[in-house]
Amino acid sequence: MTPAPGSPGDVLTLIGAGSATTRSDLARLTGLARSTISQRVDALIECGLVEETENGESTGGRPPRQLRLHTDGHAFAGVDLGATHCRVVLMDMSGGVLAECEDPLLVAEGPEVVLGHVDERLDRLLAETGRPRAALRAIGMGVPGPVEFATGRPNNPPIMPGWNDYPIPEHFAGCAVLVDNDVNVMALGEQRNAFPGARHLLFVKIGTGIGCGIVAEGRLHRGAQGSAGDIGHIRVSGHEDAGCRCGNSACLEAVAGGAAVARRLTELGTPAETGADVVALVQAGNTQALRLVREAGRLVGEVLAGLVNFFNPEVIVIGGALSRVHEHLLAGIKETVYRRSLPLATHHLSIVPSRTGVNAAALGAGILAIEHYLSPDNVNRLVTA
Amino acid sequence: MTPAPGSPGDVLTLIGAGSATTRSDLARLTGLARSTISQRVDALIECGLVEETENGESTGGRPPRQLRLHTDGHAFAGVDLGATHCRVVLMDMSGGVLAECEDPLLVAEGPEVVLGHVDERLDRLLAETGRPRAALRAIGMGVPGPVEFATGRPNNPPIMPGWNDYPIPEHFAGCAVLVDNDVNVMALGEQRNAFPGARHLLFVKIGTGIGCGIVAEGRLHRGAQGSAGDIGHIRVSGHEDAGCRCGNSACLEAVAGGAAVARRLTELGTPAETGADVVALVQAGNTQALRLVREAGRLVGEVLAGLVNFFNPEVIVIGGALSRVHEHLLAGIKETVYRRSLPLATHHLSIVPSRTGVNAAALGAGILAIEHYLSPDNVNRLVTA
DNA sequence: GACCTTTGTTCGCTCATCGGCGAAACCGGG
DNA sequence: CCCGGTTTCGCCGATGAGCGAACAAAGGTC
Repeated sequence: MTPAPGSPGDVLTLIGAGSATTRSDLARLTGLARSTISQRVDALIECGLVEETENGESTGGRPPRQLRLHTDGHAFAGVDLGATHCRVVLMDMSGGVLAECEDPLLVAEGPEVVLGHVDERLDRLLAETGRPRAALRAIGMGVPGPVEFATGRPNNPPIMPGWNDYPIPEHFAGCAVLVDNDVNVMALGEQRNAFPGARHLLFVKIGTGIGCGIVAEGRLHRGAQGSAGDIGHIRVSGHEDAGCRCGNSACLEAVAGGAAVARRLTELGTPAETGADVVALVQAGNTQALRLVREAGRLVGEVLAGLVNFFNPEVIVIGGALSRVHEHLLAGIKETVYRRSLPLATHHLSIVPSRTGVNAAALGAGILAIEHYLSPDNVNRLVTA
Repeated sequence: MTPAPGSPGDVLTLIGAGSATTRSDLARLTGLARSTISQRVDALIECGLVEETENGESTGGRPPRQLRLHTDGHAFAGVDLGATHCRVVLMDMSGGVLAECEDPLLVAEGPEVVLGHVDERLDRLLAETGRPRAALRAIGMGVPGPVEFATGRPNNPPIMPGWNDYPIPEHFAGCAVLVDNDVNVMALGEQRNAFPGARHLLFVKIGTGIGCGIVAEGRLHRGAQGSAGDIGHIRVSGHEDAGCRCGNSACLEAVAGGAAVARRLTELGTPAETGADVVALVQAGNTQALRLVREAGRLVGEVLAGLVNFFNPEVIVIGGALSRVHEHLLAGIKETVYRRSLPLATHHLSIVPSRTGVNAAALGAGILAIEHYLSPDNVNRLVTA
């Protein structure tokens, strides 16, 4: 069942979201009596979730005591596992970054090695910030492949050999662990940080591959098998010759992904191997690279145009390695989307570059963890315990 | 705020969904005391929402009194407005059809004429079934164009001249009116009637135009501007010569819609004007028509393949005029989807013809009305009043 | 300094909910 | 046919959560 209205969890949600900073605000918003609110707040302070700061501004009467999340004593981790790197961010309850680190690490080394590394890094970051391991409440993790979110088990991930069906949460005993696809957590992070008002948002990651995180009604849409957002293998017209690693041809990823652009550039006489090489060439002013990036944008835009008609988002965020040269990429994308999508859907549509940058996935994963811990259900459990 | 757990609304939801048929069931499911449940049930009986039938089967002790929705005394209407027809269905609270009617009616005649017609038909159906007008609790309506759902106003509908921004609900005073796109209500009806277990479902309507209703997490996804699901103008590869009424070319609708197939058939020497003509030709065994329908299926399948990767539904339902020859249409669709979509997404995917047929939109609209009336919030309001 | 405004707490009161008890209803065994 | 076992359901006293009034605290205003 849904939690009761005005429960401690709801009260905390209002404080955490910044909708209410005083007891009076809470009474007004929830409709509960001031005395009841005081009880709730006392309970939340009791168990360390809320703290009182000094008096706020008077509006003519007694100045209200300000309330906010009690960030000390709780820590959350966001983990970004990429094909070749591991980024760990330690966050407080309000989403602020306490410490972070990144290391090269091959996800292909398998779960024991990689999760051991994460564990060690977590300990180090906790020590750096002077917190005991017990302060760590929840871990969010983004991984480069499909995951069954409910159980935290990767589902036949193509670039994570040895991880299939591995129960990641069991590796971190005594701590809630939420595992999701990396693009999903990036979408979540971007929506919560940069576009809290947007209920429907797409996050498109253009790196070696191309993926999409979907926020619908303010929540992540994962689909029936958790594979939603896999747009890298949607067909684009006029490129039947481009073979893809998935076995089909004319996949978006095979013509507009970082690796594909690099390969074409090589064919044209400018050696490049990865998306990063392409970015470097564009930044150095190579016009051929620039032209190809813009063309890649058009191809991505062709697919997005269809998805805009289908999904009708308010915001599309473009991220990933290639987005470092987003002026040119975005130009191609916008050109095609605004030409090929319906006016009603594009009229209020924003297409923007990612604002969270390299930390996007780790931050989003941390937010996943924090929101889980601060969900009304969980808070009610904590308070009554 | 969310309604309290175990509120009258929740209790009614459990009874309505068939999850609980006795007081004991309710106590077990809600966790409330048996005495509390009795109070709730009494209140619901008091205001005519629930009725007690005679004793059920004993399981060794006293046989429980069965509970079910009290369908008498409440009526709901589902209205399906098409470009050239108007279908009205009168339903009881459990979704059963009490009476129905259909008339040819041009939506282009404008809101006053059309809604006046609807009003008159409603009165007639109510009289037929011996119910007073006051028994009508809510009206659901599906219209052939985009609608702002919250206000029930059409939003620049291309084939509904005179309806732009017209406040449809105001025409039916004293009765809740919910207006949505016709494809959305068809999707809802199909999901609730035929696939209650499917949380993510697409309903694709292939008629003159092509549209798609989206059910995500069991609820309709309407998108930011209420234009989600407009897949008729997604580009398909290799048909740059096909101009579309929207001004672009190579739109799905312009190559695979009923009108487009008919036009091609005409070009090939077999005169046809509408999708219905095409259906008739296929049913008569015309192999050219059959081939074109199958080809249309492939084109729809190409678009759906991308949407399957993006959205990852459990079920895709194919409806609309052309689906009367669904064997051939589905063959083309499945062929392409299973070839072009990712295995993870297609493994548990069903692609099936519509089961509700010609009544789909009206039934779905009625369900929209019933679910609104039986929503926990509304029921709590009714009970306390 | 008197008075007003706003905030926060204390303290009875009320009412919803709980849980136990007994009645009702049905089954099966002696 | 009677009687204990079992399950359902209404009644009723006990309980506790939430409410609102009254009061205390803290600041502004004239």
